[in-house]
Amino acid sequence: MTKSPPKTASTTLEQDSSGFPSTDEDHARPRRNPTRDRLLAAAGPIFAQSGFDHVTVRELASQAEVNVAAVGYHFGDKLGLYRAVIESIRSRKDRRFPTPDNAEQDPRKRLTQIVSNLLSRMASSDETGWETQLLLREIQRPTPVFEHIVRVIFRPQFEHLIETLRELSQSELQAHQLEQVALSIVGQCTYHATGSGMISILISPENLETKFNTNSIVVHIVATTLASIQSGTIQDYEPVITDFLEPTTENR
Amino acid sequence: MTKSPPKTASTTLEQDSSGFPSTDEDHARPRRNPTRDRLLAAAGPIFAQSGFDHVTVRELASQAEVNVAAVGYHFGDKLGLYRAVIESIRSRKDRRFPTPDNAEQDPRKRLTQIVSNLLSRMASSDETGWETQLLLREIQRPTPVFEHIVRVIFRPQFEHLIETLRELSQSELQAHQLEQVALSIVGQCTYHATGSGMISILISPENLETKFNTNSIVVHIVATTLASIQSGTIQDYEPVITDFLEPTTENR
DNA sequence: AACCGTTTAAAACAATCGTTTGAAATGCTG
DNA sequence: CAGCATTTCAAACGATTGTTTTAAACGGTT
Repeated sequence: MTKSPPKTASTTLEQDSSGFPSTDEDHARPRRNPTRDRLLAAAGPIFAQSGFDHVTVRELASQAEVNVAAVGYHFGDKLGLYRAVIESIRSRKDRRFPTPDNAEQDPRKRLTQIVSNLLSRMASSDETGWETQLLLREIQRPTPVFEHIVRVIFRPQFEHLIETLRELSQSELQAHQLEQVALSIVGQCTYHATGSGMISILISPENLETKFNTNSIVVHIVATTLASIQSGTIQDYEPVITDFLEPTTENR
Repeated sequence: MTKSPPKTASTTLEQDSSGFPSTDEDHARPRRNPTRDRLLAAAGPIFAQSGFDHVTVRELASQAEVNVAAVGYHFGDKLGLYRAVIESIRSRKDRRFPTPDNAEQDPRKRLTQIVSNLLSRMASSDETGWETQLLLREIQRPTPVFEHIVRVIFRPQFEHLIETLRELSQSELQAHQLEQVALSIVGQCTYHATGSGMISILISPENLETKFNTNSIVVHIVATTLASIQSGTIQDYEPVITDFLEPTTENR
């Protein structure tokens, strides 16, 4: 009863009106030093690298150079800080890409840009790198905010990708086929990000450097995608493969 | 000094000559009840479901109905038990598929079987289901046995997949292109297994049931793969996409 | 039965986790 | 400066972790 933190936890994820320098006062000094902001800024990359469970509040506080009790005071608990990080990601994304339609272009080029953005943001650990890695961790091991993330962050990008594929296919593919192609693209990008440790072992070092850099992978994914949505290809192969799966006469 | 467990931990993963009912004395009673075997049998699915870190030795002991000290006595420590589980997976796999060549078939059908096996084993939680899920967890969050697993378990299957793709491409694709196609297949299968939570949210329930079951996904992956390794397709698209990538400033 | 190495069992160990406490420091209003 | 709410801090709390301890129970041999 004696303490009165500015924001209690356990409230559902709601629009955080305050808490960020909302684009005005952009001359934000690196010296301004509120404990809450330093904690929030330090928590993102740490959560992204180790995942929610493996991050300790002492590590967060130590990295932000604040006291361990600060997380409880400003965010309620560890999950509250995590929610604030997610909210900061969404807020920043909405500000950078207010509407996902950078339309009026060659759809093939737009697809290439989508894949390139996805892969390059997954690869490195620059400003936006940890954000994508944090979202990837949510897919691998969902936390209580998973569903919110999917609906607010993933779904718009997913539908943007499907719209691009729809233009490319010239309405020859059904809706579920477009979804399957989109999931194939996302799946390949995700795998190259999460499975990089295995790829490094399976692929020879010389090929790894020259043929499996980000650009080469982008080219391969886009090329195979364009080939697969060529008019008639999927429709031609589907019955044959279905026959392989459902042995009509042979195999018992 | 007072205790002398049969096998100490911290030794590198080596061939485990004993510890398994090596196919002789196959009449193994379900009643025979050595603590070590019960612990080993119970640990596999538990590790697969929760991952190494999130599993507690008390949970393992409780599920196997043995004392918590048994894991330390029989396996040295928690990681030793995990190593034993991995070794049991490899041993069982080698016995079931002594050599991965069930050759002399239509390579397209063999590819379909590979993808179908991969996906169906990732999906359900039957006998072999937890094994694949455990291996998937190693990719997502490697443990100290990760490299051993890749070399002993993943690499043979990966090369078998590449060999099948080589026959399909009729030597028109270079080695690194075959590797890229193989990784695309594995990536899509992996994504459909790990990302099922997100897919359930993104895809409408009716399509999820009819168009995104295991067989439909197998058909889609194989169809797009066959389309992409069609003669000339990748080679035709590559220069175009490369041109999309290079002239753009690519965000600063 | 007596011996002895092997295995099991309950309890305790030290370390670390997220969270809380209560007082000290700080900032602001009057 | 006084007064008061806000914020920070070191310390400790209770719970849980992997591992170890110590003694009792077991199993076979002499």
